Amino acid sequence: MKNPPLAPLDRRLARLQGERACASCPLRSLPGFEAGKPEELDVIQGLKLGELQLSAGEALIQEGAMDSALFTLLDGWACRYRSLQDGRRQILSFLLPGDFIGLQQRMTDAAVHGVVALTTLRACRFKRDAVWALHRELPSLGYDVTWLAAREGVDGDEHVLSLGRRSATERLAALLVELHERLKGLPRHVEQEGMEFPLSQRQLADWMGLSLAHAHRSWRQLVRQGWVQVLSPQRIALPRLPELAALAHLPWPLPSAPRPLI
Amino acid sequence: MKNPPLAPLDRRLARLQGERACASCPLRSLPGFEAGKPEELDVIQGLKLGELQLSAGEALIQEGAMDSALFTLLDGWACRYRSLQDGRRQILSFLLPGDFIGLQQRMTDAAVHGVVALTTLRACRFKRDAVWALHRELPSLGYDVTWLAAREGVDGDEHVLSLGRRSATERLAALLVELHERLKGLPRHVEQEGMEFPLSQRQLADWMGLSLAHAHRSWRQLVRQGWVQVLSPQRIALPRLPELAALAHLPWPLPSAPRPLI
DNA sequence: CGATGTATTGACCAGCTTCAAGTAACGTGG
DNA sequence: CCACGTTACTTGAAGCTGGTCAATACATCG
Repeated sequence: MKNPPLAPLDRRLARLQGERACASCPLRSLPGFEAGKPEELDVIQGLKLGELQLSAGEALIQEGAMDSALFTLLDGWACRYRSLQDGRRQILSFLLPGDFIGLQQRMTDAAVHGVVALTTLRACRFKRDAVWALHRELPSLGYDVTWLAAREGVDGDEHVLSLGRRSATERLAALLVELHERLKGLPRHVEQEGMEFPLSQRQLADWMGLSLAHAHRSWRQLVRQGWVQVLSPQRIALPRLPELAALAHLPWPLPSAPRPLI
Repeated sequence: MKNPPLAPLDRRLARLQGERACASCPLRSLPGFEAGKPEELDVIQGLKLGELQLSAGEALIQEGAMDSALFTLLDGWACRYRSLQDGRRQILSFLLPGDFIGLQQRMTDAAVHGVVALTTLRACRFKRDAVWALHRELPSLGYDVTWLAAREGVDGDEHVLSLGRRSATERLAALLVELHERLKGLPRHVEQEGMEFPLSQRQLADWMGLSLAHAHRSWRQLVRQGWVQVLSPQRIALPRLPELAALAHLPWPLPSAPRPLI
């Protein structure tokens, strides 16, 4: 995909190959995101340090690091995770384009969780004090940060509900429905019943809080019963999506609202 | 306990029996909370509608309510919870004095979780638009709200880790250690090895994501092995606290920082 | 072509749930 | 003050869900 010609201001600010100014961020024009006022974009642009690209498996934030940065995911998948001292690992959430990364880290001394790329990804990097700067410069941006933090909390609550009270297959169904809803607002990811799905069984298991073997059994069961169709190694389809949501005891349709983009 | 004499300004602002102005809030002078600048206290005071008192079992926020309010818990215990349509219930977090309540609710249409009193409690009630007002009036207060939201997210992550990767007894140990750390900064709650503990087995089970029977078995096991001593129906002791933290695979001592109070 | 990592599956076992029943504590009305 | 209903606590037995271990197949990659 070729970039459209850049305005002079944009050209000055874009320092790396393929980088773009916030005002022409491809995510911002999507219906799932708030447009953002010009003065908001100026502030955000001023906090942006540049973009970076990672391959699957590389870390954005090391678990326990002292000086982690702030990012917004532009393209690709990542996950947040925490580990127990004996090696058991739990994936806390999956991160998709538009997600703001590192908020919790800036509020504590050491990073409380790691963030690792699950696919090749591109992300925007911000100054370390960006969270405070957003509040100081423009209250509406501070509010947006709070909104994002609160929203992450709600998603975390849903995860707690899944782990605490949903069976293995219900958990998996809930994850698939949730991912579908988040992806469908993004380009390329959901097309005519086909949905990007780069997660391995290990990653599924670590999100579900189950053993690899049992996560696999639950997956096979959903496939066998026709809830999930594997189109290619990285692509699935979810026919009967509303019924799948019912299987997971999720409301349908899922509530959604445009979210701010930092 | 008798209130100290109020300054003239405080007397004018205190509208109900026993109410006090934010500037003389008993919580604020505790070491676990930030002091707050005078202009911050003025803004908070301006958003305060009054105080309310509830008995155990009464709801602060109804699950699914459309117009829930904002509170700060002054005294007593509460919990946030979510339910599946078939009645399975999951407690998301326990709320203690100083906790800000209702943040997630203001960011979505309908309340995503319920909040119910677990003991007799007193809470501060704020205007519905207080979250936005805090950001607009004073960036430092907006930052505090973000800090609180992010902190709730971190605690939620810990809960996810417990439910996903800790065994029943490890989960219970983690809860007890965490509650002890939160309570010890509050008056009356932790005294010479004795710790307030009003939770029922049902509530423990709903937090742990386990059946009542098994939550009880885990509890008995910790008591039998001497990790927990039951001093009275509402009071326990945790001898060997550091070892209990190790049992839960928690770091010791737990990291802590003074938190803002809204 | 071996080396590595992921997907897949079976056998066996353990942790946890369900069901059932009995006990203790408490509040209320007589 | 006691009878009673209600709720919380307690425990055992049986069975299901999910964990552990092991082995095979399959891919990708240097």
